[in-house]
Amino acid sequence: MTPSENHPPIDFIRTMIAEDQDAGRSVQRVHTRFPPEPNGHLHIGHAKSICLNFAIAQEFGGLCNLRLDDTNPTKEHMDYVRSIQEDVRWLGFDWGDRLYYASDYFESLYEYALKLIRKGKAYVDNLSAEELREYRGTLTEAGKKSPHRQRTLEENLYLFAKMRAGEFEEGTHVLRAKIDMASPNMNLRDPALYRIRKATHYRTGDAWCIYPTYDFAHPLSDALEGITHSLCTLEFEDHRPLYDWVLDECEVPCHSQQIEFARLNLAHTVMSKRKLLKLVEEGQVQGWDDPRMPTIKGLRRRGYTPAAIRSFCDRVGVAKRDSVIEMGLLEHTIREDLNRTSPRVMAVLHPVKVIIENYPEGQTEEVEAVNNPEDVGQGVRQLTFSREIYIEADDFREDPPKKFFRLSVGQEVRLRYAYIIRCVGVEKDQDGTIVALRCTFDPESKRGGTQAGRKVKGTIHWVSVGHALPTEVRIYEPLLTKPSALPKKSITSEPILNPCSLQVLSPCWAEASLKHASVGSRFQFERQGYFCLDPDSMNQKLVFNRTVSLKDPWAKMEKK
RNA sequence: UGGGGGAUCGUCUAGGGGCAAGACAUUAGAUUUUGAUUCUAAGAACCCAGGUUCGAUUCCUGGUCCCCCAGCCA
Repeated sequence: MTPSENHPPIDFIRTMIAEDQDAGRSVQRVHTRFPPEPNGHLHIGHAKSICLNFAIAQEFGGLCNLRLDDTNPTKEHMDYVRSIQEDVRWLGFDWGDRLYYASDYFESLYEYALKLIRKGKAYVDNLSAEELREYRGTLTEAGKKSPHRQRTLEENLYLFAKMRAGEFEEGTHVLRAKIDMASPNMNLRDPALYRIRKATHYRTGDAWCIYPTYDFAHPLSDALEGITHSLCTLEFEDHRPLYDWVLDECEVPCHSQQIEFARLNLAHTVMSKRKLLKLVEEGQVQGWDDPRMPTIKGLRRRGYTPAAIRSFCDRVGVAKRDSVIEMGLLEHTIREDLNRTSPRVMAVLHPVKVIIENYPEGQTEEVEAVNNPEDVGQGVRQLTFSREIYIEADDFREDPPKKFFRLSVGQEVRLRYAYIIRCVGVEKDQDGTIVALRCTFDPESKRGGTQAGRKVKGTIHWVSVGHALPTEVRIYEPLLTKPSALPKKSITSEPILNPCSLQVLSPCWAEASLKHASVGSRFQFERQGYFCLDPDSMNQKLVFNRTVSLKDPWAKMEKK
């Protein structure tokens, strides 16, 4: 548990609910819901909503439902329903037995529609889509009343029944609310309540050919489930009068309060389903679970933990202002979690061979390494040391710059958990590229030796050439080269895809203890970052995803 | 141009008529067999203009800028 999980920050929504309770305005217990449409995979933006809804319910001693808002048969699929459940559960939330579908309410919704017709509050219109648009008016001009607005109740009932019976073609008829064609709020200019869709619904099959719209189904679904606080994003703000209209006119006993908050935007990535789908379809990424994707599945494969994502969602806060969160915050929360929990191992990503001249050929020895200095309970393990090892190419310089604490000819470094070595020579091939480094070691410098406490400037990681495991390592960079920004802004100035968002390193060499690591397990590769074993791993070859690098002030300094 | 929202450190988020707080990021230092972690410190903000007031970032008035709405998507 991170501190932020113990004390989720107080935001305007929580304040509002608490004040309502104090004022005795809400006698019912708090009941929220997370209502995704099953037309795609969940992403980090959904995580914000999930955390908000479930956490608020929990904090106020209430409940949170999972509801699939499946009112549009042309886009939805059972695969997505499964995926959504899996992701919400993985994030650590439990909806108990309260898994609901808007499609389960189709019959009740139909009854409410009849009620509206009987009250003279809804009518069947057979204007074409194009005519409807013309009649609606513009932002600055009032709309015109449809010539069909004054049909009799009988006529409306008759036509609506025919709509349901499938006697009309798609797009020819629609049930509209009778509100106000001159309203300055476009949503109130007789919005559609039902439309004809001759498509098979993934759950109700062909039982229906008319489907309720969001504006009709959502408030009633909330009411049917006894939702008290219907949290949604800012773009629904001017739907609220319609939300309230539907509940008032349908005379439901439960009238939930709709509260809007700003959706999450993350810099250097995209969040809209449309753009994510485009990345997948164009093959810019491998799929919805590509570790570069901001989807829950992508983050999971990348190595993110549910706790880190929850902590992130707590830290971004909830407000009404459009905002773009920096990646740095997400990276901070995963480092914070993994630092505490993940075992340390050594792996060399850019190998350079080191030959220790005064270490006997054929000899090996075990050295003890701490699994996690942040958690001594994780114990120790043995590493094999030998005459030939790999070290990181970055850890050697022929012309070391100032403040370079690592290896160069004539200089010493400590090998983590092992000896201090001194570089005495460089072996190169005809092209002048380094083939191996010749070193000597100080036999007394190991832990327990007389020189164990001797200080040298740097300590570097290593693996034994004869014992290390061949490994592929995938390094990820942001999908976009620019922070981009608010979602729709980037439609005009198309975001620039980072051509280097994936870098594959192979062969890398990992310590032998990783041999039996299971897919999905996370490690800190000492001095490098946090890595997660990818499902692509084979017996012969491990594949690791870099979740996030360690902070590296030296690399930063070098760039300058 | 109609309506609905919004504007506080680089980025998020608090606050509220009298000291502008926290987190991330940044910078400096200490500790360190990870240039990590940890610790300490520093710099860094109230959209603009008037008004009310002893005092305005907060209240009032008028601007400016940004976001959303003209789907039979959600």
